[in-house]
Amino acid sequence: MNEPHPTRPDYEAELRKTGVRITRPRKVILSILSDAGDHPDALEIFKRAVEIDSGISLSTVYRTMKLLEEIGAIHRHAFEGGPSRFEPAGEEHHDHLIDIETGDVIEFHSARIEELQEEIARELGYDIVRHRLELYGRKRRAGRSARGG
Amino acid sequence: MNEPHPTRPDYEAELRKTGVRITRPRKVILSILSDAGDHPDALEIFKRAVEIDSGISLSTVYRTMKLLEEIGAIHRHAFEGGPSRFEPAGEEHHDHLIDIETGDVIEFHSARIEELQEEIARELGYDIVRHRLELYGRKRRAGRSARGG
DNA sequence: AATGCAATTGCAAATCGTTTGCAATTAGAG
DNA sequence: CTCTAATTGCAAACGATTTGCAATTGCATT
Ligand SMILES: [Mn+2]
Ligand SMILES: [Mn+2]
Ligand SMILES: [Zn+2]
Ligand SMILES: [Zn+2]
Repeated sequence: MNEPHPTRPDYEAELRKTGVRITRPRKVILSILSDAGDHPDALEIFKRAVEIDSGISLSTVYRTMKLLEEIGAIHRHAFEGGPSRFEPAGEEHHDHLIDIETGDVIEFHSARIEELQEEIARELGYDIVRHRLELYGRKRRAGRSARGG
Repeated sequence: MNEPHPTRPDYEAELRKTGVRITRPRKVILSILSDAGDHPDALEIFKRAVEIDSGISLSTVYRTMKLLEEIGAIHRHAFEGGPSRFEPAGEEHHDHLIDIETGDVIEFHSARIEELQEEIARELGYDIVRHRLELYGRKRRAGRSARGG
């Protein structure tokens, strides 16, 4: 076995399938995406890429992100304020909690909320094509008020 | 009686209270916001303003929107794709359903979803400071599949 | 392995929404 | 009416992203 990573999508295969050339810059960017545990923006991806191959340009990062987004291989998130941030599209659907102090992104999922969204849209006569649920918050200060654990 | 509008916030009062000058451009912009039933962007507000007073500049619109946002008089929404869109802050909290075909914005509110968001954040050890819930959809095509009403 | 050409690249310049410096204007306190 | 600080319009700057273009490269073909 020689897949790029365990439980990570095989981007190169996905690309070839779409008739897209596997170039040096793309290889680098794809590997970065594959083992990104976070939600990096284009500039961050570019920095990590330069570390591997100094010849890569920011334009190519942008172009590649757009390409990957179009073929559905990654998701683009436009969180408040900053630039777009990306993540592999492999995982199940989830929404995000953004730590407004650190910028950290925490993933969560609520089947109940998803249902309610559908219900609301239906009542309004709409079909949901996509949605965006983002919670912006800060770590609760360690000061349990009630009988907290 | 001579309030600007029924059930609409009195912006001028709110501004004076903050020690801000009531200028001609501001008066115009404020009146536009007061009776905007939609969620206009800066350029749209600018166009409506020019119709009333041709001397107004787009910069002033932007500056005024920022000012109003800072004192909490309006809310800024960065819906997918387009520029920021604004609305008076008077109403109760609500979220938005955006018609991806027309750009129309429909407001809705779900107490249940709001609760669930709180619950999720709490479990993750966070306090929600603000959130964003946007549904992007299209009008359901009038073709009831099942025993629908 | 060498050829050929379309796909892809890096770079610089362009784009879009928004912000900002600055000199001219104006609100509004005295 | 005076005075000054706040506000304005304008043009130039901005940050993120996209694009035109000539040079390079992947890769299907000999
Ligand atoms: Mn995620
Ligand atoms: Mn609204
Ligand atoms: Zn969701
Ligand atoms: Zn809400």
